[in-house]
Amino acid sequence: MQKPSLPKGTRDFGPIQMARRNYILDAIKDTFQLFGYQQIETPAMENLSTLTGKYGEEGDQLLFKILNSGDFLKGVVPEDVAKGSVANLSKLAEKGLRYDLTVPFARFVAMNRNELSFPFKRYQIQPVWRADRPQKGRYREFYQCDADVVGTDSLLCEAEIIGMIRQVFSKLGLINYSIKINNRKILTGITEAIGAEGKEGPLCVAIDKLDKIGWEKVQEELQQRGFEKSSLTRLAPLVDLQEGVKARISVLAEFLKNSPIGLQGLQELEEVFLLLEQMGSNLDQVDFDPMLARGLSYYTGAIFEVKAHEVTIGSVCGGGRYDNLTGVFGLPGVSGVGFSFGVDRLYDVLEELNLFPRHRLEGTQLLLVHFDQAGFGYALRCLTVLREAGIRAELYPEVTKLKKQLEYASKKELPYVGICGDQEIATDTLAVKVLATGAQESLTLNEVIAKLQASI
RNA sequence: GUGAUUGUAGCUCAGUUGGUUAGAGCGCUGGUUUGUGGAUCCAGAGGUCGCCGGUUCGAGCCCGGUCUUUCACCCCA
Repeated sequence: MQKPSLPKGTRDFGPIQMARRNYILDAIKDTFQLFGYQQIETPAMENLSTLTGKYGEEGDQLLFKILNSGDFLKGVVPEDVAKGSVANLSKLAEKGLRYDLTVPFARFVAMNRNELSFPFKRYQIQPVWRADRPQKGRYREFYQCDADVVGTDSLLCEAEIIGMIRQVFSKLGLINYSIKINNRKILTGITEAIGAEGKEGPLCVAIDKLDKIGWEKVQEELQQRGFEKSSLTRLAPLVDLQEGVKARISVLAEFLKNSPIGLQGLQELEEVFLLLEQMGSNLDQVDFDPMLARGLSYYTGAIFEVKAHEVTIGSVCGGGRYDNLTGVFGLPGVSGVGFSFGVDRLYDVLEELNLFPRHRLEGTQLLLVHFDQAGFGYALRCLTVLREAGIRAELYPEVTKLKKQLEYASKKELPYVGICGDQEIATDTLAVKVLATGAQESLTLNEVIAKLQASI
């Protein structure tokens, strides 16, 4: 006998977990649809050429590759072996599992450019796979819920993304979180203003640790990463920014006054806030963080990230605008902006904060129980009638002690049990018992149906 | 990818300097109750101590490897 096990970083989802996952997914789906997004799906596997080179060097290493079928060593000659596995990859594997939903979407748009009408708003909820080292909140297989718009530069999309995030979180009862927003152009502007052009990456990695290790240590780290002393001095005004979007914008306006690109980014950001204001949005959880950096490999405009407070888990949502993602697939000049919820992390957050409602929405409403063959036969007839009336009913499938049948109902937390004994057969009724209270009454089938339909 | 960490019954965990037959609580099964679940009480089942190898008269405990879990870095949902 072999011991059953799962691949590293993967999980099963049992009935309770699925109910909860669907609760999250429904909130997200409803919101996407409300904002006019249409659903698509793409294959789990893509050609490796579609995936490689899109996520930076690190990303390429995290791709799961699929060994060619048949004789996968066919094209490899002995001399190739010495060159190592990376050099031979193209001969061994031509497909890979998708790493995110954005790149497959870009491929989809490029391939279907003539059928789609732009701007095209799509959402997509599917698993993705990354050969990362698993941790809490980090899995090798996990679901992303993406919504993207391609084919328009309008900043309304950015504003609506914030609207959707707020709506989903509010549906899930999650209050204590912050939506951080920034613009890639502002980051570029900042590096220009401090004389460290092109070093956005290391700058943000170090600054991000400000809360943890303090300004002194961050300066040390920045120096190690090759920043000049003069750059650090010029950076100082951004370290201790006061709260409030408007205040921060005016500080940045001064800071970036000699950087046209930085000012453009700032202006885009202001417009997003202006649109939100016109939509009458509440901006309580929205924060402008000029040091927020994500996915530097392809974002070119707005950048978003959402973190839940009181929980030590990475971001639950992220996204941004990319000017030319479909360019590599031969469709230049199409701008896109999108974002993604991480259901698996949202699940962990809701669980840790105890925010899942106690619901058993899709469960059986009534279990028919019996004492003997005669009761079983009577229950069969009742079962059909109840189901035809739309009552979610089941029949205990074995003739056994009543105790066992009631325990079954109790464990499944079913609300009602219908007892089918000789008395019930004689009077053409069911003894309907409410499991929670133990109360019991004799009802005809029609009365049962009316009662259960009313209780929905 | 780098450095740590975890693994004993279905679950949560004890297990002394290496020493006879590896324990508890919860859960599970049966009974107490032949037309009534949850509570009480009684009884029972269930473990190749993650796996492989080594040291030893003797390994759950020590050593090496491997898988898994979790954490920091990196990156990210």
